[in-house]
Amino acid sequence: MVGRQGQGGGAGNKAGARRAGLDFPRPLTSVDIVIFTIRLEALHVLLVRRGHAEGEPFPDAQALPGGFVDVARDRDLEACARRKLAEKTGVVSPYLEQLGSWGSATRDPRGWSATHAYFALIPASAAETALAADAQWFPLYGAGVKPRLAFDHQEILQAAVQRLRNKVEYTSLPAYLMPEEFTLPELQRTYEIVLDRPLEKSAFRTRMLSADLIEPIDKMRKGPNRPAQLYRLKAAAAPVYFARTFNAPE
Amino acid sequence: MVGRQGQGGGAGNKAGARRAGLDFPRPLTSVDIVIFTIRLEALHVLLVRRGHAEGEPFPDAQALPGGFVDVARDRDLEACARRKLAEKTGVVSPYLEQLGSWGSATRDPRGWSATHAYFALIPASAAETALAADAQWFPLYGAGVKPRLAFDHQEILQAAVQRLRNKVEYTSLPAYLMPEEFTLPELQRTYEIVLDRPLEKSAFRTRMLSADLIEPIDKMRKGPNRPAQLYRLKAAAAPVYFARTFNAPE
DNA sequence: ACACTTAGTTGTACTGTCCAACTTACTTAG
DNA sequence: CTAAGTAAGTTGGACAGTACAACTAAGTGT
Repeated sequence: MVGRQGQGGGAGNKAGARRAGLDFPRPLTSVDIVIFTIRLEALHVLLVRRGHAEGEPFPDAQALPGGFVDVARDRDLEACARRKLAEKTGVVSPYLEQLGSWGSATRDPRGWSATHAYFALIPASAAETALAADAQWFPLYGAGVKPRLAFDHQEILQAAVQRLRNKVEYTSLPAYLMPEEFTLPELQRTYEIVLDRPLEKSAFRTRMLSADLIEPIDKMRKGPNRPAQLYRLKAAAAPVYFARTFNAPE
Repeated sequence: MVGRQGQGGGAGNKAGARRAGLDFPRPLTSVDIVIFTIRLEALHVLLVRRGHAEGEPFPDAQALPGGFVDVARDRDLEACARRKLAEKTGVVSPYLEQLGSWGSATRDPRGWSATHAYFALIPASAAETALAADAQWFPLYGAGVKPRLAFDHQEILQAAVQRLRNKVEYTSLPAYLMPEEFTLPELQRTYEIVLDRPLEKSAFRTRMLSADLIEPIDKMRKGPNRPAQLYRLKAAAAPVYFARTFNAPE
């Protein structure tokens, strides 16, 4: 066992003059956020265009919003993520969940780096209001443009989509993509857009209503056809886990 | 927007002489592993006793195995985790999954630090063979000793247990805690130990067998009572997602 | 031979999905 | 003004899988 460093074990460092040997190279540490919303009947991600200053890797490429942790300003990782999210979208309290971390010697040409990835869901209404100048929404599946992403951001994005779709199968996550008031068919369409697959109407209704996470409000939406009951997310709406899945035929 | 750093946007740094300004303080970066096994009919975690060299925080406390990333030896985070796992247990290829990351200005008295936490499952048979001298198994729930843990490791451990128990509800994870050959009742007991709750026998059987992840082998275990069919994990046994849960009465 | 224990099966009740057909209410075309 | 069209929401039957209890089968110890 060679070159033992600090935290791990008991061995300790030789001298001890320099505060228990913290003088070894540290990886770069960043936070990246995968921000989803639904626009134009499709799932979209927010990407930012990278700069092309000298020494900047992946100049002019698209990337997930993010950046290095600022040890002076960020109290913790989540605060860092919220700061970057607010800077790019103006949204302050969306659904925010940690996705995972990616770190290796090669993912950033500037050196060993590790990024902490988060993913956020914001409602369509908030998606356009205070967007940063260098940020832009891109559709996920479908005929949309597929920009090449910087670093390993393609892999991170992939993981985020998979996590989102997995969780949608048995939780109430898509409710965070809805405006404050919505109808059940609208909610169902959101689920269908995220899953990219039609769902069963009656099963969806019974399950949604028995899940006790949305409540009907005393209003109706006067659609072009029949009027529809409006619902709202219940106060303490932690994601709820469902039992089965609901598939539609064909 | 002040003090923009590298990766994020386009602004770039003033001078550019020092390779696009990477000369800002970086957080300490470590990897910690929550290693579970089942011993003596109870879920156990591996903890290591910290040293008491000068400048070492939490001297003599118990902690999760882990330590700083070594940018010279570790190609990526997972390799770092596997290295530390092998150092402490001798096990080389267990079930290993990323759990999440914890980072803040205060979690380590030595400065802003971020840890990447993993969790591993190893079979009982491998739990004792090549244990490091400073490592020890601790039972999780039950009357066992509850050692105070260093850093925020209590929180990380908590998260690992919750993740494990959540996943057990609808996946085949506990199979990784089993020896190569096992009987269905043994597998069920493992599930029950992890969940700390009795399960329904017949529902467990039908679901396990229809899940297509274990296969009967041509042997029987000659228990003290009836002989029981032996099973083995199927080759490419990625965790399988089940539909519902199975509860036993009372 | 007997009680005791555990592996594994069987059968009934119940819950919730899958699926199609239906009713209700509003819009638009003629 | 009426008829056709469309979307919201309900109803009912087929089916699958869990919850639960009672059962059979095969070994052990006294």
